Amino acid sequence: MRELLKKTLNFWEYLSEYEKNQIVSQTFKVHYESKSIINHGSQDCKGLIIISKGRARIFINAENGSNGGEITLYRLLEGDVCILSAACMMKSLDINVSMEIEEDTEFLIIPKGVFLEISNKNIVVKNYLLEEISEKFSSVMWVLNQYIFTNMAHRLANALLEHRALSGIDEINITHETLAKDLGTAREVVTRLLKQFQKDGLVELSRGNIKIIDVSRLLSI
Amino acid sequence: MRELLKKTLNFWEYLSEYEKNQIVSQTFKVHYESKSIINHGSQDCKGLIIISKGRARIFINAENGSNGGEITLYRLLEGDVCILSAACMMKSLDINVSMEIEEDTEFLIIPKGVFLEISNKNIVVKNYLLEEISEKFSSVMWVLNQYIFTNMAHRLANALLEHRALSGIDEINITHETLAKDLGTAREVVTRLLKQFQKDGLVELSRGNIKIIDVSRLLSI
DNA sequence: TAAAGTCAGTGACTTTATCACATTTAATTC
DNA sequence: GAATTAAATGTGATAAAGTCACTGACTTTA
Repeated sequence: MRELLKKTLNFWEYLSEYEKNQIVSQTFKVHYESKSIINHGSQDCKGLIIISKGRARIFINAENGSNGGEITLYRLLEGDVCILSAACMMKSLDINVSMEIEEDTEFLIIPKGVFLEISNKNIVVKNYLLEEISEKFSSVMWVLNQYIFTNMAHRLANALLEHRALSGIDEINITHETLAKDLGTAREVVTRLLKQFQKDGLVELSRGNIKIIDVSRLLSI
Repeated sequence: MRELLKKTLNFWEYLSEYEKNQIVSQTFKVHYESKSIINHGSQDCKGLIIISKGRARIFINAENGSNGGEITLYRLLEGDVCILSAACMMKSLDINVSMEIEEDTEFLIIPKGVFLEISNKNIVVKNYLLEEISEKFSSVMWVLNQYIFTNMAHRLANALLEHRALSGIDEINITHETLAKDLGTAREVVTRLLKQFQKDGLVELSRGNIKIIDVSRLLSI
């Protein structure tokens, strides 16, 4: 656990022995199964969450909850920190920021009290928070920018190429539904666009799977 | 100037005499006329900008610049701080964050060097930055949320009511073009919706002016 | 192997965006 | 003050995207 914290928290070296011990002794593990949904509102700022294993998707969705329109803001991988929970932003605003666990995932949670005490004394920790928030802010700005100024076909093509880059192979295992939620659109829209891509020879489709055929033409959409 | 800084910067009391003097002696004023556009990229992080008088609109626009599609993120009023310039975020990302001066405006600029030095030593200042960024982050999340999950009529009605609340009177002096830029849509869309609102007896329209007639029905759209 | 669940495909329709103009109203210049 | 210019608004046609209501096809589980 100590090793994990040391590896993950880039301010670790700047903590006093006392602070390190405080964190190590108070931090606890929580395990979540794939497909769990954690609503940020309900979770209510338990502390600083570190993803020690697995993958999570941070998204927002329509409050009325009717159909389930949603859009992915960013993903957290191993070693990432859930900054929204730490900063406790959006407290007054009624925006539903939620987290979906995409693989079996383990959190390390540094309790609110412990973390607050340290971060209020140690400027390096505060600085870390600032950097993390700025990074997520940038991500969200990017999503907003893309959503408003770019057409769906282009965004879908980009999403496919991103997934390709991530896995390193041309076969992407993903459903239309998931892509739709990432892009903030409806599944039908994704289906239709993918059909068109297939007709144009850019991809090949099968259930739960998309095979990238023509990267350069996807890039130029 | 000292008084202004004291009033605006809520961490002022926590600064040492030396730090206060540093700021007072180095801070300079800049004046901008209404309708000036300041591109954040070009301005390149001169320092912490404080609006000492006037009003500015922070927005993003399509990079290709073709027609001029844009959306307002938030506005800065007297006493507000331009945090994007301070944090120098979006540096790597090619998002055009720009500022439009809406009334004759005066900036106080604390030079980058001075501010950085103080903020790196003083945790209260760092904390201030964190709070400011979180607040703007919330605003942008709200814009994203509204843009994705809410229909235009509803958003337009909200925008009208906001302007009403701001000025305190039922007559709003604003063009369809400005509303369109705020909402991230096209002017024609605003025109058509407003026409419908007028037909339904919610507003009365004249050139550059919208008169709110039925607040409760606007609220319920 | 039957039932239930997940994933994908499709038509009809609505809303919003885009393009290309025409018209009206205010401001400026002569 | 009339003429010119500029800004603001209006409108139709078309395209893109979102919504609704299904159908069918493949997979898993009982």
